[in-house]
Amino acid sequence: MAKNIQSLERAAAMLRLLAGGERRLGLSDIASSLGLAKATAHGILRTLQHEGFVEQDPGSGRYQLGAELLRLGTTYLDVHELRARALVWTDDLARSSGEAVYLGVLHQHGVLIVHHVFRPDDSRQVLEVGAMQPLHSTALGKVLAATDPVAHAELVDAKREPFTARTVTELDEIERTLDLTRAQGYAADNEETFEGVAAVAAPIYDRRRLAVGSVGITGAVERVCRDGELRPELIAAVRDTARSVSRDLGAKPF
Amino acid sequence: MAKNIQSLERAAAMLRLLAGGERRLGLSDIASSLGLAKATAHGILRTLQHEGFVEQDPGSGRYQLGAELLRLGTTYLDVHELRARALVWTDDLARSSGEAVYLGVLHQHGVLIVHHVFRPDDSRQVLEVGAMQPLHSTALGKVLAATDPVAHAELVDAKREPFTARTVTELDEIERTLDLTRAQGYAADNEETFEGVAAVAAPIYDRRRLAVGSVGITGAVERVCRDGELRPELIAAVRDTARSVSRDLGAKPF
DNA sequence: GATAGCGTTTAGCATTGTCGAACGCGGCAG
DNA sequence: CTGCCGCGTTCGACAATGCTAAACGCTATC
Repeated sequence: MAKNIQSLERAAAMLRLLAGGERRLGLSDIASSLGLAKATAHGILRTLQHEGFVEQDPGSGRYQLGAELLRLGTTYLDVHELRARALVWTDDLARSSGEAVYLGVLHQHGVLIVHHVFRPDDSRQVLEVGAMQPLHSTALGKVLAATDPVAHAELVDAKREPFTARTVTELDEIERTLDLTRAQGYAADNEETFEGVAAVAAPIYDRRRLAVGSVGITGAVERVCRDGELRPELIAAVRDTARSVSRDLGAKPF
Repeated sequence: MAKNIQSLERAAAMLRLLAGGERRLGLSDIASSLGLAKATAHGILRTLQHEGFVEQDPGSGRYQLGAELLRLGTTYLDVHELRARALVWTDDLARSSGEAVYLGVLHQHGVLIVHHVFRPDDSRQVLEVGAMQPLHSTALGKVLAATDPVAHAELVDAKREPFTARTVTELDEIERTLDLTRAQGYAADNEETFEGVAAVAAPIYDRRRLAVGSVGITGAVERVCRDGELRPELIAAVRDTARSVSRDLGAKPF
């Protein structure tokens, strides 16, 4: 195990702490939360502030995340190859399915949304790019857990929180669902994450035939399902989109 | 001048370098660009990778920005008070004006877009949240430079690039425009940044009556202007929105 | 107007990150 | 096939670097 730079690890921990706590945090809170001396925490925060990664409220002296993170995070999206290739196809999927489209990749213990196309009606919707979804209850997450060994390991290790009465948290049952996902090439989320919301997703492969992400649609169960089952034409549309993106990434269809 | 943590400054410089270069960068490029020994650069990159701030392409070994930046950058938006307060009003402004709405704050040498409402038609538009705009040529930037002393200083120091034939780069003339902006309470961008694109913006104040950002609309000059001048009803709508948001932030109307 | 808590600064020690050199590996040319 | 060059990575020793603990000024509170 190679040793990592201590001050950087501490700085990263601070940023994650600031991201977690809803409100701004004071220096003493930060220092005690991480078990550091106040002066140590102060030195790191001062540098982070100078670089734009954290900001300090002039009135209260409290700290919060800084604007430079937004700029760099957006740049990450600009360079993201999977997202760039998926842009065209996801628009078409949203139009043909009439539902919101999500594109996600594995990040830490969940799915990071890297692209989101609004449902094509005039309702007010909030952009969820940059948000995280759990692996065990969402369609995007199940697809990744079924096709990416790293994602699967994360799912096994993670604590699987029940969000609704339908959420499956037992490992045995999840494994059976993942087997099914591998067999049929897509996964579903039937009110397992939000009441009244269902989703379908399919895996995206790169040229080495490794899963690099998943696409899917999410919508009200009344529209997405019929007789308690997902509408077959929506499943087909999602799988077609996933195949098209995979082909764009260089994956050969066997 | 207090001293900052060296390794953190170097790590931040690396992230900015990776954000600037369009493509992935190799270790040797990074080390020589920053004037560091390869081993030093490697130690920092290894830690940044472990924390999710950079990723390494398994094939080429090159480095690029990591997903954690997107997650943290989005969290920054979630906590952003100005943005939260502006959400409702900007939707209304987009609807009443029929144009795209932008909300920006000062960041480093330019305006960072923290919110963007699409023009309410079905045309394909790309979200510009997280992007930067220059201070000297845009409506959002001029408003900030006219109302925020820090932004003004940044404008004076910055190199003012000419984007179109109409871009004003001479300091004297810009200062006169800023005086006018302060006097009338809004600023315009008449094809000074993009050919055929015009914009109006107005300042947003907080409870201490300090400028904290600017809102504005941007659109094709044929729609936004009439007889070479901005349509008065659009100027009024933008100023109303800025006042509403300021009031939400606690600014008293004198 | 004393107190308690905050963020900040200071000084000295030793831990920590840095550096130059060497390593293993892959691609490329001879 | 073999030698070479470039890459990313590891190693070990030095001292510069960032850490710790204690003291400082400040504001808000009772």
